[in-house]
Amino acid sequence: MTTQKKSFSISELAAEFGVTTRSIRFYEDQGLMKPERKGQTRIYYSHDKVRLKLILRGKRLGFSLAESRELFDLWDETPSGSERQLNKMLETLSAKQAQLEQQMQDIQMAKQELDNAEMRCRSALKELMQGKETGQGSAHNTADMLISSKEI
Amino acid sequence: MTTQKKSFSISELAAEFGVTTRSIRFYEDQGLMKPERKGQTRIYYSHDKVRLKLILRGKRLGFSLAESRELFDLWDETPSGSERQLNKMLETLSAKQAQLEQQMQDIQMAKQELDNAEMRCRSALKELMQGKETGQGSAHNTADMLISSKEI
DNA sequence: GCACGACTTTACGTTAACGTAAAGTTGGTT
DNA sequence: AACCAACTTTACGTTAACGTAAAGTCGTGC
Repeated sequence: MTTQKKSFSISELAAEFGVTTRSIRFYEDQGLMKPERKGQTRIYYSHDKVRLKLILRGKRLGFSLAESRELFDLWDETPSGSERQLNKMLETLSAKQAQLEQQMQDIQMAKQELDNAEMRCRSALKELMQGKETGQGSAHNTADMLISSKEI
Repeated sequence: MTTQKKSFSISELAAEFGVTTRSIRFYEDQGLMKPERKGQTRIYYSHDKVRLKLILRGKRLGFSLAESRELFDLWDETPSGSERQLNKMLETLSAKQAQLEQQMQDIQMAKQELDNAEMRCRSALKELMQGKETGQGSAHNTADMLISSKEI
């Protein structure tokens, strides 16, 4: 038999994936999972593990739970992958790619600004040292430090 | 006179910086600004503009309001930039740089995963087309699509 | 027949950065 | 006096993804 029907408790799942049972129940609450029940106890199988893995991956990719649920719903709607579904999926992936690109650019700009601030900071330190030698007090303030004079 | 003492209302400031008056009052509430008062009306000068500009820049850099406030407090503590202050500032900037580096890496990985998902998606589409020709139904599901088989 | 641990539901609390509504206070104009 | 726009304070609402009790239910072991 290649078919292993081993089942898992919610705690086992939580431990394996490094999340809390609260999170798993929350995902279910948001319609992302629908485990079997034995009485009132949740019982999970390997396909539930896949689901959870997908949810967590989605989070790493910057998908909200709602977005992930949309994708799941799209897929569950009809059991086999149709052309329309695949195209919608590609569309979603592409949109997310663009979003990540934007984030990258934002971060690049932020890094640039940080570099500038650091340079101004270092030059202020240098000037401070020279001021010590010559006994001249400098009049720096936050504005001088983080905003180049021509900006304002 | 190079000294322009022009003052501004909260609305003028809001319009100039593209934020709401609510935000400006909120920043004050959080201890990031301390404008003069004429009666109960707030009155802003150019140094307040600098402050607001710094706050907004901080946000772009990924600083929380609390973090920005810490920097301001550090600076206001004593009026002129001391060596200790400059070093603390450099330290903070460096930490933020590292944080941005980490974010970049996370995004890079996410982009990689998106690329993988897209590839699997395209190959599924291709297979779907071939299936149409040969009349063979394929048995794809979300798992096949977003998780490569060896991963689980 | 009871303690125990694992599971359950219900429901309020948390964080950040404001949005938004309500209601009151000015200053200036007609 | 009346009115209006712009300002003010107070305070509750919003979002996402859970955290954190509190209190109840279940099967098992002794």
